Amino acid sequence: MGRSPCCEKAHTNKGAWTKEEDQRLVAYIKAHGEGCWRSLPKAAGLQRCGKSCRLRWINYLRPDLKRGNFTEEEDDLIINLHGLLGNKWSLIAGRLPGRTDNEIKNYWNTHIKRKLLARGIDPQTHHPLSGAAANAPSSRPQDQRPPAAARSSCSPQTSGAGHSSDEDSAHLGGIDLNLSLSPPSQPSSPVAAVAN
DNA sequence: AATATGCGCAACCGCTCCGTG
DNA sequence: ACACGGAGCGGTTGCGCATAT
Repeated sequence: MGRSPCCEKAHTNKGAWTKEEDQRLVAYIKAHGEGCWRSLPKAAGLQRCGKSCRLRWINYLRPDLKRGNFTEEEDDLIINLHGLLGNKWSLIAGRLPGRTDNEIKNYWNTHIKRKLLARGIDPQTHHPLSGAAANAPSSRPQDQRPPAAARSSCSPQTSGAGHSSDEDSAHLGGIDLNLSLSPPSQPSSPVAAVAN
């Protein structure tokens, strides 16, 4: 739509972040908090796009991140939530404290997809694979998009709370998922809530 | 020991949504 | 009511590391 770029690409670094850049970003956010990402790079003295700073902070530098392997509980929770919400990684991440949408997305694509396929379950529909297609991964994942509800319902307060429909407190086989959202950083421990 | 292949993670890109003037 | 700008999200890609040959 002819929108102006989010940043001056000619003057921004790309690729892997250096330690110094990380330190600058962390120091700035500690001092000023998460504010306007667009102006943050300049204010923090970083040659980076605001989007890039936000991503780096959320996915890597945030102090409350839980790094390391996913537990079986988390596995199951992700599978259940994906069955309910589709590829709404941010919503799923909201139920897993310390995990980021990017991390979950990667984990899904590299581990869980395979796991489900091995069990004969279609990772997109969560239905048993049938007949000839049983061993064939779906060729076009995008073709099987989550229900439209998932897409639109996340909009009112996508990154906050705001599912007023059945998603709000969905039940999966007796599991109360209570899908009202809280910031990923909040240690509300939904895993335990769900797993129990 | 060297090379090829596969896997996983981090980051980028483009699109959509929401708020504001 | 409309247009614009900012923020967030999901999909995709690239790079580095580990393992197999």
